[in-house]
Amino acid sequence: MARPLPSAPFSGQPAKNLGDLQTKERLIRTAVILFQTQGYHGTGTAALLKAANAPKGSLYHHFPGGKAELAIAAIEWIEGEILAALSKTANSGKTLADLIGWLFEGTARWAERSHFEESPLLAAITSAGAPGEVMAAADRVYRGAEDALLPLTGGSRDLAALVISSLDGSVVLARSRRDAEPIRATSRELRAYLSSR
Amino acid sequence: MARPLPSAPFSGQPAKNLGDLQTKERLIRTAVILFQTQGYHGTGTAALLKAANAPKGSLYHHFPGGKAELAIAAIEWIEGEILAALSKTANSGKTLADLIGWLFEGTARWAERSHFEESPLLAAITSAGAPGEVMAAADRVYRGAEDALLPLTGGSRDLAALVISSLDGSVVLARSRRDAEPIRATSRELRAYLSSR
DNA sequence: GACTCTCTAGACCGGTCGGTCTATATTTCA
DNA sequence: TGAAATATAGACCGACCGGTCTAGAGAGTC
Repeated sequence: MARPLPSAPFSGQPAKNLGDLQTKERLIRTAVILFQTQGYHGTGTAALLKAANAPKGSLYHHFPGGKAELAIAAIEWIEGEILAALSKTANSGKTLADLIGWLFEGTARWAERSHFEESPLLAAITSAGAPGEVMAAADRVYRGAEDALLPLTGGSRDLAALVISSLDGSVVLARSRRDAEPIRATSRELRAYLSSR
Repeated sequence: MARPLPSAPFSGQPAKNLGDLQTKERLIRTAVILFQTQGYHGTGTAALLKAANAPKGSLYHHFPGGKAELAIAAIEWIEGEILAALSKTANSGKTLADLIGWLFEGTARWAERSHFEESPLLAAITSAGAPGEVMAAADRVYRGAEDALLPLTGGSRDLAALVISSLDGSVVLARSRRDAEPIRATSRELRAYLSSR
């Protein structure tokens, strides 16, 4: 199975093959892909294990808490991608408008690349309901992302909330439409705002 | 079962009881609630039928296409709510800023009322993947909502996309946080934009 | 070699999944 | 009244669900 690696919209993924990874890592990466595609409830452990080419025993060895614990690990993997991307940008002297242009365009291309089969992991998992621990993990990542944006928003939490909300929301629109235009339209409008402010 | 009726964020619901409705209507209303709470894959037909107090035969009589067809009916029910709310507002001389204030505040209260157990139906269904016909139905509703916003955005599709994206996205954030603040923060920031433009 | 610890392997469990099918009740209209 | 159409009722189906459990492979250490 030559399935590509995940798949955060804004991560520069190394082109390694899933098969080269250790079992635990392979489970996490596969979980990211499948949860982004089918959500938490839509992803069965059997399909996940088959895609990761791992037996059931390995899942419950590495993640005694089962599917929920694996989902949390997937969320934390995404957290690393998000924070790395944001801190890299924040330290490069870019403005918020630059970041938004780069973030939304990267997301638009990611959506196109996956033929609109994937949603951002956090939205895919939380918008359809998931166990409480999983929701809490997603909340932590959202808060971290908001904090990471603050230096670029001049400390405005409202603006940070608008950026995160509209990014996630625009991908949901794009997925239904099977067209990345809503992502790019939202980005244009956000940048128009920033340049007028 | 005294479950309240759905549950579009912006619909002024009559306080009728679910039990008074015909079976078909009861199935649709129940589907709206459950899909908003648990998503498409997370909602089983057995639980749905129990909540609607209907036997399995009735589901497949009224919706020969099964769960997917029922989901489409639920989406179309929501479509009616959305378009009614938007057209009522558009005809009342309100500005876009007025609409956003009313829409986001109504959504924030709805989220609080459900204790953050519900997501907007379209986002809950589409962000986690659903059968193609269901996605297509959601797309039609999103397009209709965008069109309905155009008179208020001065014809700007970009601005309409931003409003819809950020509304849906902010509820996803709020649900993870179990706090409506992201919805209100996004609304404030959007209105700040509109007043500066 | 023998013991330990880590990890892989998959059979197996009860429960639930979406869907089909037949039987019966209710309504409509001739 | 009686036939036809509509809708309710739920038993039943094979497939799959998440999770448990036992067995053994493999590496590291004495």
